[in-house]
Amino acid sequence: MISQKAKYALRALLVLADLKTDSISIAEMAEQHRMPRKFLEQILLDLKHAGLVQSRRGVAGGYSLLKPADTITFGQVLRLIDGPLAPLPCLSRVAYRRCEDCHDEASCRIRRVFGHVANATRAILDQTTIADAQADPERVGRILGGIQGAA
Amino acid sequence: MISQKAKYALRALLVLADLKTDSISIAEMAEQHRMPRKFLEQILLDLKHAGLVQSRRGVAGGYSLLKPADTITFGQVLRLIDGPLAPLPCLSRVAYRRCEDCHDEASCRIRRVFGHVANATRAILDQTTIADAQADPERVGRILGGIQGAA
DNA sequence: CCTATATCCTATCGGATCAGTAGGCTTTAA
DNA sequence: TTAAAGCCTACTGATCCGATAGGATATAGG
Repeated sequence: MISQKAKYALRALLVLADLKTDSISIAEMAEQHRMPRKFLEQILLDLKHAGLVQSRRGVAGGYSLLKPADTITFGQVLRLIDGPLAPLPCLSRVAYRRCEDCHDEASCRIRRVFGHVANATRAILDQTTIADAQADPERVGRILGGIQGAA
Repeated sequence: MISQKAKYALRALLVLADLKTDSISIAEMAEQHRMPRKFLEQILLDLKHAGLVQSRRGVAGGYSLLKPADTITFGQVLRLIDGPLAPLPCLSRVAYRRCEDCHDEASCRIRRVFGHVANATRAILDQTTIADAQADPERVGRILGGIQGAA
């Protein structure tokens, strides 16, 4: 399960991508899209620190996307908010950690199975962008048809 | 990330599947495979209640598989120990729960993306059995080639 | 320059989950 | 009868989750 925080982050990015005006305040976004105001504030700050969005302070302040929506992947956002995607620490590329009870990683039969899971989810999440999700329903499906991916 | 408990459960099932004798005691399994004895005890009990393994009490007691190894899937074990596989509650088949902040599920753009992730991981985990993992390294790969699966 | 309004940032908190431990109860074989 | 095994429930310390609180800082308009 992905965290509530990650869900809010993705929703917030979609809101920013959909935006017709050039920015939106936290309060507006929180109210219009039913997210807890202060929690959303934290999340947007994280996204800002990661360089995905930008902000303006003061009276007419607010947030907008910094990176183009088609360069922000779901994988990137999830790693940022929830940490590694990998189902086992020993399968994470960004945050590799040895399973301390496993003598021989190469021959670990559990690792082998989950390696395939990790590849499949990465194939989807690292190639699907905010712009893809934003686009018409069919598009995500077509993208996934391209990669050797989901059923 | 799957829990430590689920990892132990899978390892325990592999141990039972590999078994040459007809049963093994918790203490033996714990020691030989470096798992915390009492924790393992709980886990085997869960597996027993789920009908995957059987036990004999008393002096020469111990555990053995009840179901054939090729009928126990990774998905089954993970759901048993860790709960739903789905990345969102609204995508779980066994434990569906509406995302309470989502007005229209059918048009939810986040749900759509994670639906593909859910399908991909289910395709792998619900078809890979303990026997598959137990078998030679290549076999899991071949199975996965069959389903429209992992990269 | 002052003030209203926005973001920035750190701390805190209650509840849940995780990874075990503890310990008594029951069954079984010798 | 007793030692050795599994059965079962309760507890515990640590960490994480989903927020909330509140002050600091920046900005635009009057």
